[in-house]
Amino acid sequence: MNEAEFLQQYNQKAFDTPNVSVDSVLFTYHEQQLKVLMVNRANYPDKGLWGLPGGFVNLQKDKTLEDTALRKLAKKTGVKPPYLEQIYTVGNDHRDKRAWSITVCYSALIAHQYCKVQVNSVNDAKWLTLDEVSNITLAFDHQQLIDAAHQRLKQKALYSIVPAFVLPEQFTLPELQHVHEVIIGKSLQKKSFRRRIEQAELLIDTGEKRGEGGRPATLYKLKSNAGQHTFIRNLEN
Amino acid sequence: MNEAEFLQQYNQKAFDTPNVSVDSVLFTYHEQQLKVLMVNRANYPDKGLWGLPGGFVNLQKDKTLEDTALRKLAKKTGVKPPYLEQIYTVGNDHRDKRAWSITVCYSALIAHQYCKVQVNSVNDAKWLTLDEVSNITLAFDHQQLIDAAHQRLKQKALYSIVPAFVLPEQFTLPELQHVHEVIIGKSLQKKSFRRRIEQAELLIDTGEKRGEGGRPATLYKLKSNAGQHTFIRNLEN
DNA sequence: CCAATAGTGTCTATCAGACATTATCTA
DNA sequence: TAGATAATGTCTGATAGACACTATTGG
Repeated sequence: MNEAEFLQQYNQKAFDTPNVSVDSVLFTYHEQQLKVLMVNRANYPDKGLWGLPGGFVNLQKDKTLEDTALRKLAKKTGVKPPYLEQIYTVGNDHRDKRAWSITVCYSALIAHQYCKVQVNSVNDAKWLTLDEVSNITLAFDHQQLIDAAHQRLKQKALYSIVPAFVLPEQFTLPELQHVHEVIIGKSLQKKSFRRRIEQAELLIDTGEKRGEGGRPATLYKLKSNAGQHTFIRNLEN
Repeated sequence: MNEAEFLQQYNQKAFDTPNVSVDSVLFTYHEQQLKVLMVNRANYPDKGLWGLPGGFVNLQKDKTLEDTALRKLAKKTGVKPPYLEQIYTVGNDHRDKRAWSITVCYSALIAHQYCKVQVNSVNDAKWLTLDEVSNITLAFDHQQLIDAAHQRLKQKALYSIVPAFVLPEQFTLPELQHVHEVIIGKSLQKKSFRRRIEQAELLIDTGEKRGEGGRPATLYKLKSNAGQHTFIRNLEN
């Protein structure tokens, strides 16, 4: 038997396979706080509980796992987030009552403005702060997935400017610093924060300014590769 | 319908699901080089090509994805590696000719001594250097998985002593430094390397020494939590 | 003694933390 | 001018890089 013959007689359903879903932790920054998009489950199991936006891989619609993540996010928000990163995959025989189940967990970042309308028009989806999330019971092991995504984002805030993706395209340095502070959970030295970003040349000065009360702050946007940059030395943690 | 009724009538095979496999990049250190355990594929597809040890999740035998990884590794090496870490998950419609396929990729580390016998007794498995691996055609996308695992290990070598798990329980500092150098691909300052390990108090001095030619080196073993420690500042890269 | 390998001393360079100071806006 | 917020100057401290030096073994 050669490979062609083998493939022809191969029956995909010869073995039991786990259920495969993709769940995403979509973060944004609003009202000085980090928030996560949560969805109220319409179906069993865990019907009525809040959980992450996600669902099963659709072999017809999705070419890749990222497609699944983006398709499910687009269904709830109407947009494609500018940052998407795989966190990790959990798979075991007890996380889902129905079957041996796997979920591939992604983390995504988006500016609140860019999907505000769509989320507000759907009453089964809403933004919750991490504190609110940890005070309610979530579906499946979604609390752990959120914690892991938050931990990863925290690390990134210490050695990259990935958190900038929760802001709109143009933002100020004080805004960005505050985002980092909220994610890390402690305040940072203004000078340290600015110095490293300036040295790494990660931002483009748009020339515009934005002021509210005091001296107007310079508006910047990210250089195209800014998300990839990692500092060799972390901020204190 | 309540949840109990829902679960009773739920048919797992109502939807097509992807195939799910787990593949592991098992690294070791031998003859001054980093090596990866490769397996010659006995079956189609890609029969006869070298690939990573791994296979499909078995819903009866495995309670978790890690169980699958360890079961497949034990089958080839007879042992359980002291370090196992998930790298990432690839899933798409073209990586496996048979079907929409997912693989969860793990990286594992083990001392060469601890599984030498078992590997040598199986003629379909052998240790290859990373250079050898990149000069042959591998099954599926296994070359990419190996590259990703190597990249991750490289990062860990810059900010942790995780690479110590490719050495036996007792090892010397010159040995450990060389392992790091091989993984990173460049030489390191002896003083820098030793200073940070001493300050972090990650090792236990066994009191024993081992010599070959010159002054004997002190034998150390890892403190139990040494694998978790991360330095706040990276070695140069 | 020499050769070889292990391990230390010490200077410099870099960069984060701390915090005072200056700059630029509105009312 | 005062108040607010943005941005900079500059000192200190921690730690990695460089490299010369000392220590301990065998022959």
